[in-house]
Amino acid sequence: MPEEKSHPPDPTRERLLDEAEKLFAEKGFTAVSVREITKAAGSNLAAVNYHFGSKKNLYLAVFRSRWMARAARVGQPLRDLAQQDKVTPRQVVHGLARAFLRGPLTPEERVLHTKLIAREMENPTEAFEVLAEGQLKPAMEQSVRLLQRTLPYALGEERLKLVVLSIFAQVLYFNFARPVVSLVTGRGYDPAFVEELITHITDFTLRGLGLEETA
Amino acid sequence: MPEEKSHPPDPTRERLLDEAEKLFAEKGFTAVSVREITKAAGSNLAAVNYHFGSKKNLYLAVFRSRWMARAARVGQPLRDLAQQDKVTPRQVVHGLARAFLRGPLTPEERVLHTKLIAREMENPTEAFEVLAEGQLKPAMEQSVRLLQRTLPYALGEERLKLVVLSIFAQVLYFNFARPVVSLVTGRGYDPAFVEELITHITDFTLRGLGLEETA
DNA sequence: GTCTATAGCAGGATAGAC
DNA sequence: GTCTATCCTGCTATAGAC
Repeated sequence: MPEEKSHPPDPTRERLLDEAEKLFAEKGFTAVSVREITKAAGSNLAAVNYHFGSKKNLYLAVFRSRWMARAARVGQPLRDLAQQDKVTPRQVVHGLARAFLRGPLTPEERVLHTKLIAREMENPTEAFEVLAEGQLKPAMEQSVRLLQRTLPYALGEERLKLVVLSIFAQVLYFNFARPVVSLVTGRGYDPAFVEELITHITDFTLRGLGLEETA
Repeated sequence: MPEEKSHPPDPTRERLLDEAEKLFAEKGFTAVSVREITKAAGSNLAAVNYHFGSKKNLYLAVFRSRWMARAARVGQPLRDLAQQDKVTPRQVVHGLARAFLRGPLTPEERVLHTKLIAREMENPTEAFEVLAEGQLKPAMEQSVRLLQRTLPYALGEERLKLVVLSIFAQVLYFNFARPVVSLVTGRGYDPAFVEELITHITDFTLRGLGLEETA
């Protein structure tokens, strides 16, 4: 392996990361072979071991350099919101829903991103720590603090955490369980439907917080 | 393979199904080997191919004979509720949350059951059809009808479906993303915490339906 | 850095004795 | 129905030429 950290942009290395991320997201770690990855990246079979040392290391590198960067983009709208003075709970919840369902990512990126998280949440590997410390915990804390600040009444830390988890649950589900959602609703994930989903999650959650009246 | 359907209870066959289900749930289809399964079942390597024809068929058999039976048990409380005359929305939502988080299954069964669904929702295989037609769609329809009937105001079919999906999303998430939930809340899944989760989902959802006041 | 070739092993599946 | 032995394919990883 050439270097341990802060790699100069080697095009082969980058393509490997790109293709590996897609494939790992789609099929999971074990279901993807190094042959498949190198073929997709148009590089040689030996390239993975040369650049990353092992298949497992490549997987971790995907999280460290690709996934984390994307997570930062997803979190940006929320950080912007945190900077503002007057923020309503609706803005927070809507911002969260929108960031994950329509936000800064392309549709393909979003599916990929969510599947990678979902897999790690279900069966944590070493990548889970990267994900948890680098993104999950900060995002959770920021969301809780932001909500706490904007709510017109006090709500315990514990309760707020559960609320934020319920928001994440929905956002994640509506992203990764698309086959089910489409089957049940008969709708595809076109822009109009996604907008309806964001509205639904926002309204549902706000009322869940006791903040808006019956539909 | 001996027969196509309605097998007499062959103990080896049963043990294979049991162990296969555990392993598939824990690691996913590709990550489990036939050798691993037969070893866990205390049977011979050739047993899987003899009894099921292939690894893939064994996976499908797990869904058809094990998973479906369990799903029926999970759905029982809801069906009982549907039989009653006077049902409140709280009963419905609480029933749903409880059925999945504390219900008829043992804790081990519940985790196993949820992981199998989650994997199929994320990456549908042939088993998805079994799951969707046999359980998911009926459960969804029943939930929607039951809620529709008990709600003190009319809510469109479309909106109700989204609400039920939001309930499923939470129930599923709090089951399969245990590592995350525990990390964030600092709580393990002891009976007290599970009870809190059920209460949270119920209250959150009822307010999401605009039915109860601020906490 | 990239390639070919291959080591070395684990995988699913099957044949055939019992 | 169960077992052993084995086939063959595909896997990760590495050695070594270029």
